[in-house]
Amino acid sequence: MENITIKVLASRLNLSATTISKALKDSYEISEPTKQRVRALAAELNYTPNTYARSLRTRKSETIAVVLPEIADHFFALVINGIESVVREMGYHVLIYLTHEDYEREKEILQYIKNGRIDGLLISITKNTITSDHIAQLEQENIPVIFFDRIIEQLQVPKVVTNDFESSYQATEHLLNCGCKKIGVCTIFADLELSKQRIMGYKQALKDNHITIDVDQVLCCTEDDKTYDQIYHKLQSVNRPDGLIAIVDKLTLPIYQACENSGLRIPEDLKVISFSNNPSASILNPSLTTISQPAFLIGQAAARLLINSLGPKYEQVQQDITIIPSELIIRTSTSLTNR
Amino acid sequence: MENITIKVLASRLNLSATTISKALKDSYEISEPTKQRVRALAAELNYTPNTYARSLRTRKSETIAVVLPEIADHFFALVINGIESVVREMGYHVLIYLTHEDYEREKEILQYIKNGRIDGLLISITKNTITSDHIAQLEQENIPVIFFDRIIEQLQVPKVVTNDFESSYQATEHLLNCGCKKIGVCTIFADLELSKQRIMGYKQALKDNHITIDVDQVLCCTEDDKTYDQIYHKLQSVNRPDGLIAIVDKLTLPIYQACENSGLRIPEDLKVISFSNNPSASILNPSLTTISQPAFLIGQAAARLLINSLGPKYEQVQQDITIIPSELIIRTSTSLTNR
DNA sequence: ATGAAAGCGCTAACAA
DNA sequence: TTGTTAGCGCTTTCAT
Repeated sequence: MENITIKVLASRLNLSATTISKALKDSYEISEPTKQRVRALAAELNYTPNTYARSLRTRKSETIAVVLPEIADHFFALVINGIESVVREMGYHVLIYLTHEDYEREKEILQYIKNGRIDGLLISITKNTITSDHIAQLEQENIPVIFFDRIIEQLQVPKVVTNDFESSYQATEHLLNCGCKKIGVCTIFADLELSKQRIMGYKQALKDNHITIDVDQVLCCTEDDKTYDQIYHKLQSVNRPDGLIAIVDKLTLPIYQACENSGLRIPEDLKVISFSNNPSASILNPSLTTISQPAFLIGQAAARLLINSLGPKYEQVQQDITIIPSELIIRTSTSLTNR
Repeated sequence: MENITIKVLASRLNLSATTISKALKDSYEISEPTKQRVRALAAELNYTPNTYARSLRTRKSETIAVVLPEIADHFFALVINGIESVVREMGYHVLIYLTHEDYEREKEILQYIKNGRIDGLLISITKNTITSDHIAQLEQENIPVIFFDRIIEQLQVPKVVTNDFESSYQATEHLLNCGCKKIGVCTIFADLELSKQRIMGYKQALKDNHITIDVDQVLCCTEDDKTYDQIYHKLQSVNRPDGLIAIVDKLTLPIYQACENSGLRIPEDLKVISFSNNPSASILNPSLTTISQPAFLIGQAAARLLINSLGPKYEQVQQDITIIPSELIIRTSTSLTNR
């Protein structure tokens, strides 16, 4: 089957390729009748321009990349929905790359992404990302980069996050209001900025309420396959908390299971709050108090920032960090109980 | 900053562009010393080939598209993981397009995807997709298409699905074994093949067990915003089921909520099974018996089929449909109760 | 209002 | 083993 190119249209209409090209872009240089003939034939033959030829010429691909750790995570899935909602209107295409928390893989991806394949990048780093050279390199190639959720603080790149510090602070105060005396916090990301912020918010809330911070109550489960054991062990110990904040949704499952298996009742023996966007939070046993992150909005904001920076160059004066607040949704897992 | 192209390398090394090109592909035509010089300089200057120039020339983009209804759905997210696991090794890139169950949008996407941007397509259709012309058109452009999960039966295109009929049959028998006398089934997809298959499996199981099929027990919630009400109403009615199979995970939430709000106890008053890949099934109240679909494997199988069909042409003799079985995971929502 | 010519960066056929 | 030439399909001067 013959490939329909601009040349084909041109020869069929006895026009030049140039004229076709201009007509299809509705250029003012072309007469209305000509435009109509061109459009008619293009439609008839179902012409679509060859992306690569165009991109080669214009140095624009109308494609962005989203690099993130995981997609089977409601938070990230919603972020992608947000990104897609913006990007689709602008006619951009989205390449997705998953790092699976593998830092080397992240570097690899950025390496073979920087060849002109994309116009811009949205990225949420792995929990192991320790340098930023691979990202800075993209900027050098004039590929704009926007961080979302998992950022590198030091890098001079626009970032979109939620109010990690404040929402954690708020969660801690909520637990205090529920009568918790010994509040713990649990994370699986030792080094991510968001984790640090959330732990800082927790500590600050304790401090402001004149409660001594017990480092023993900050549980850091860095190895996936030991997460459950660590939590179980912690909940069995003498120094077990009576309130627990999970920094990330992935901890919900092991926490609930550990309680189940050790006979601890939620919320009677342990009150739980988790950062989570999982819709099933409301039908867990018991229903889970969550800090619901504005995932969709984060995606939208990041995508908008990126697309703006793709337009007329050098308007990079946008504020460096965009903060969209999370929402505390109170459910049964932090219900008041008479003890 | 100067753009590093093959020409730059060529002039720096006093070689021709052709030689560089061949050297970088490790062609047998080029001498080892030359190759080394080329590689060294390429590495030093951090050369990466321009994708678009290459694609324009070779008519290969090393990119596939995945078109699906939704990403914030654990099943689809896992499918994407499966796809990515295969595609990454082969050095392919993945464009993601979400239809949000919008048939028109699906057509649009396929329209502007068929311009050479992609080498192949993996698709799971919307619940409203009624024709297949837009898909057949891609095939005409020599873009291979593979269906996964949500297929169009009639189309002569490779498909990857789970054993919808059998797993539903099995679920129904499980409910019968649990003592259910009046089993219902609930779907939100009237027309999807998978929905039909699952309902047929359910009916066949009843038939084989000499139970009269009551069409009233097939609940079809086609309008999103009425789903909850329909379910609630059904569970309130005189003819309410004592066992219920949810064709899709999205129904879990409204079913649980309807039971909660109407005072029906699971599993005492109603036993529930849902097609679901949601990890939180085990910590729901009560934990949910699920039919767990092999989402990751489906993604892998589909991706492999696609990539194979991208290689040497015309080996299209692969079997038309690949069926990967689901697994019934029995939990508390179908526990035996003494009534 | 239309067209000729050049070239984006690469690769493939063909020479040398 | 290396180089010359041409051209993928498009857009962009710059003429006409």
